Amino acid sequence: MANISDVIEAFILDSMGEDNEIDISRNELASFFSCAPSQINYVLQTRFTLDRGFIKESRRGGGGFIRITKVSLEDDESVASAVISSIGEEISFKRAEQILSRLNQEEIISAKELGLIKSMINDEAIKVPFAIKDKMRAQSLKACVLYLLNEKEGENE
Amino acid sequence: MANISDVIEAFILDSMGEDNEIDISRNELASFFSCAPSQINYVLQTRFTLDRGFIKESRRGGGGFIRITKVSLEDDESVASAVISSIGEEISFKRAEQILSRLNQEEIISAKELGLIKSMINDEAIKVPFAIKDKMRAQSLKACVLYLLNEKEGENE
DNA sequence: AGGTTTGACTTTCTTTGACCTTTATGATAA
DNA sequence: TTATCATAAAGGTCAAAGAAAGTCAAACCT
Repeated sequence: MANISDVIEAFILDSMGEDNEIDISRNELASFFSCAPSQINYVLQTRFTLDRGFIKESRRGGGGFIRITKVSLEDDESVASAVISSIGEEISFKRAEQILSRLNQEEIISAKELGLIKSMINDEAIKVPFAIKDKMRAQSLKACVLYLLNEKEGENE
Repeated sequence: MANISDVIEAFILDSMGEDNEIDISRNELASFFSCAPSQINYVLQTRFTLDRGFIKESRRGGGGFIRITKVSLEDDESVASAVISSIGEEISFKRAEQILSRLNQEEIISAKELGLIKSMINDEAIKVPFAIKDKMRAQSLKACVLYLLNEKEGENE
């Protein structure tokens, strides 16, 4: 592990500790590690991604900062039935997540199935050019929702 | 047995010692043995195979490495890795089915999960050009197998 | 023929630096 | 006193250069 990026990642994670949030100063960090400031951006872009459950905010100018927050996915309230059509031709991982967690609330899918499906439709699992990623995701999401709803139907027999 | 490949193999095995894992640097090793870097790949491909119980990971770029792990088949973690690497970069639906039903037999996944996964990785659900279909499938399959085996581990709580 | 060895070329990941945009603040003008 | 403007102090972007590892096929040995 001779690369700086990994070290910086570890440092940030460590500094975060129990709180799921930390404010860093890009320039300070960069000079601490004797690297280019943009190196910090690189670390953030490659390691502290949404996929990995991190959200970033920042402000420029005097007193600027970069805030990294680790988020545990929260579920959302919404409608019940027309899932398939609400998925549409393409869907972002985020929206998919909301729909799925709703299905979980409605007890159409279990927590484990929720996790399983998410593991299969997140950005990392769908390795196609960015342009068609959301289309692909819609495709498999619809397929599995169809399957699950079918299953559920035949359940009480 | 004066061939370099065997010498390199022995060297790696020896370096691994008690820990079942070692990180090597391809270029370093190559220059140590005064051979072409790709010679190392050759050794890895012919000697450190899954069949012989080895799993390989690697990273390119600065600080890159090749990690070789010797797996014991009792260990659940290793089952995961073994399955993952046996899936490889691409996989047909048929082979995927075989792997999945094996996992079902071993009671690592339930019948319902089996169905769910199949619904997501069959040819109809993966609507991409034929050329990359098997790659896509490999990706989601690996993602979900990892998830499931991870789940399984924390099961007895 | 079969396994080995080599090297040219490719892909992926990291590092660096030059240039850009946004924000805060303090000086200046109305 | 308030509006405005210049400047400094952040952070952002992007592309080129660098550092590994991967691939593949030709040549080389038994």
